[in-house]
Amino acid sequence: MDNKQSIPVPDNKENEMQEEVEEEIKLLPPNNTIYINNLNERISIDDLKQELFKLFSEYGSILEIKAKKNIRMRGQAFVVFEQIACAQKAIEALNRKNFYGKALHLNFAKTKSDAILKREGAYAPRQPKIFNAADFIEERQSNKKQKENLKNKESATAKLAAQPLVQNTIIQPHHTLFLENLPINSNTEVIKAFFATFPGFKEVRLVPQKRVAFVEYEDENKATAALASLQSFKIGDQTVTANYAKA
DNA sequence: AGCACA
Repeated sequence: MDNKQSIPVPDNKENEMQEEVEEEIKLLPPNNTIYINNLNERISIDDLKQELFKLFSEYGSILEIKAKKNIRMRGQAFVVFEQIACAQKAIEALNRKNFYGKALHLNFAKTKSDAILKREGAYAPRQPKIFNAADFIEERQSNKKQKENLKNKESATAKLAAQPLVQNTIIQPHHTLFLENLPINSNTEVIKAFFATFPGFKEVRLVPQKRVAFVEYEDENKATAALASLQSFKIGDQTVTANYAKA
């Protein structure tokens, strides 16, 4: 609900202008590790790592992927390649690619990853971190939140299970999303072009007469991630609503 | 915006 996204309309001049303005990012000297930022922060770290792996492993073998969700490190990730040349290829191919609704910002990392230092026998355990109260508190809070979320989830499913078998109106997560209020003339290609930018996309089934569509993803998690990234979005100037399909 | 490595 806080981030509106829109499907570019072909003959909309404003959109064309914006694309031309995209500035080049200056690359740092080559490194085994790619530093990524501008990542969609609503995606869970696990999903993020998995999808980054799928995407980047096409360009060479990956030693590891690091990502954290604390204030300082969220929205960023490190992909460590076995070979620098592969990191280079990946940057060339993937920079600015749409990923979970946002453009990947890729660069070489500023420093060597520990994994690489270890491989070179040059790894020396860093100075023990100076105690940082802010980090400490933040970590505690995010742990607490995680626990709360888990508890909420559990109690929600418990509630759901406790309900009588009368049809309930709660919409449960589903691997398919349901789109409503589509513009009269919308076509599958336009919808597909947009939803395929979210990992795990499978297909769109449009029901033109009803101006609704079903957007199918590999699994519930992928559908959830896509949905989380776009509470509302537009085709032209029409706001389309999305939710899980009913089971 | 934000370059880490439990």
